Amino acid sequence: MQTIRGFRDILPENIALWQKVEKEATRLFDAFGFKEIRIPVLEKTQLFSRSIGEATDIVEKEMYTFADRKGDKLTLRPEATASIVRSYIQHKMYATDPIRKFFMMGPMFRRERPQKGRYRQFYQIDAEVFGVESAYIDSQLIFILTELFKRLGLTGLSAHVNSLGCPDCRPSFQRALLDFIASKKDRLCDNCLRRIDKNPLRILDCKVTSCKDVLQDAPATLDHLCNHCEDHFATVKTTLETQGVDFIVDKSLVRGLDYYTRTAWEIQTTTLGAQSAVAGGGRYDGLVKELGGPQTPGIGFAIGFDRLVEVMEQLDKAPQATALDLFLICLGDMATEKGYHWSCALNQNGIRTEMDFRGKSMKALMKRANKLNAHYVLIAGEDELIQNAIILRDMNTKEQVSLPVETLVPELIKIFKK
RNA sequence: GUGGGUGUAGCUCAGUUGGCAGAGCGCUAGGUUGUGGUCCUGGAUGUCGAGGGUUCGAGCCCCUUCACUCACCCCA
Repeated sequence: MQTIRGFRDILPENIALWQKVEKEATRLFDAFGFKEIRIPVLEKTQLFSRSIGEATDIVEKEMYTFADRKGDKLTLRPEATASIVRSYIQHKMYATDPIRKFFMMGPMFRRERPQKGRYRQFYQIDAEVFGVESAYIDSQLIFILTELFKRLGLTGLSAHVNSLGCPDCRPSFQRALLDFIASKKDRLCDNCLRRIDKNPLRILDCKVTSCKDVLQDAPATLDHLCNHCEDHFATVKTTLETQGVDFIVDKSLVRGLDYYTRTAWEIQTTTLGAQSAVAGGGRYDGLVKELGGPQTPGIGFAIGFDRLVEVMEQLDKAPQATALDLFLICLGDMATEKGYHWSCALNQNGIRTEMDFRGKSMKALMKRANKLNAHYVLIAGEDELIQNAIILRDMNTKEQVSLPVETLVPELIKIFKK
């Protein structure tokens, strides 16, 4: 038996980095006023097809979709935004507070061919803000991302930023793009030809070199922004500059989900091969209404947790394994019984204590204490019990002191609480 | 979905023209009747990814399949 393709175990020896990221992210979100939300892993398929877009790769070929016993079409969530928007509408959160900020962490599912930094079950750290149209929140989200990555010690990242316009300016851009392409259709790949009808914007994102060549001088959304979008993007840029956040304006950044409007961004790394996006986000001012809520601006980002961890591993940012405070060596039945109660009492007081009940030799137990990286070893055999002098050995200095049985546990607690 | 590479001990990997399944690390026991890391000696551990075929004989050759991996694609 083994895990199914693209799914994997994250083992205890690798968990430290995950916890470090979780802790830093939670601390940061808390400081910026984000509240944690937990959403289901399974939703009605319709939720994703309507929000992400019928013509996107995610919906067309990557979702885990199946019929349950009653025949309802269900899908394992391929991303978090749709569910959070659904929850926001379902619980009429707009009615209790005009501004809501959420974050969540958890698994997402997409049936792609696995690759470095790409799994079928992968984890995202996600943040969403509802009810703020101001460009300051766009800058702030990008700032939060760069701040988190800075705290985690990441280097070699770059922020790519673009504006995709809004329903007011997009039609004129789309016309310009289609006019531009009209005479060059024979040089575009099949995928792009398909996109002309379904979602022309996506053509800009094509990675095929021949298409890239053709699109070298293609019109950009940036050149067709309406005044509102123009001002909005200008504020985003100047705010980031003032904050000292490095970014690149990337007019070919389109993003693969249809709901994005105005600001879109990606944080890219050079250390993961083809999987360059470590985080991505954007504004989606039409999505809440599209899914049946009131007109509400929205914006959010997702971090690829697995990728983040892999980058950190490559940069050697793993925290040190925690050492054991005390290892108990008890020789003989009587000492073992006493030792059991001592170790539990120490554990209750938060002291990392372990003992081995397998009846091994002194030497084997010392070796184990060493392997567990124990700071101290307590040695209790028949002799020590008779003489009422339990030995405490400092494994680094090799110094040994004797402690009486009656005050042993409080004495040890005193030592370790220092 | 398409293409390339790789699957041998827990891990990293050797394995010659087809001829007894190997090393290092790790694990374990001992050297030291009760004191770790270094050192020395011994021991255990294999569905050679799986299934089939060729052959007196297959880790090695052939077919099928699965997994991993990298790239395309897409995205986080």
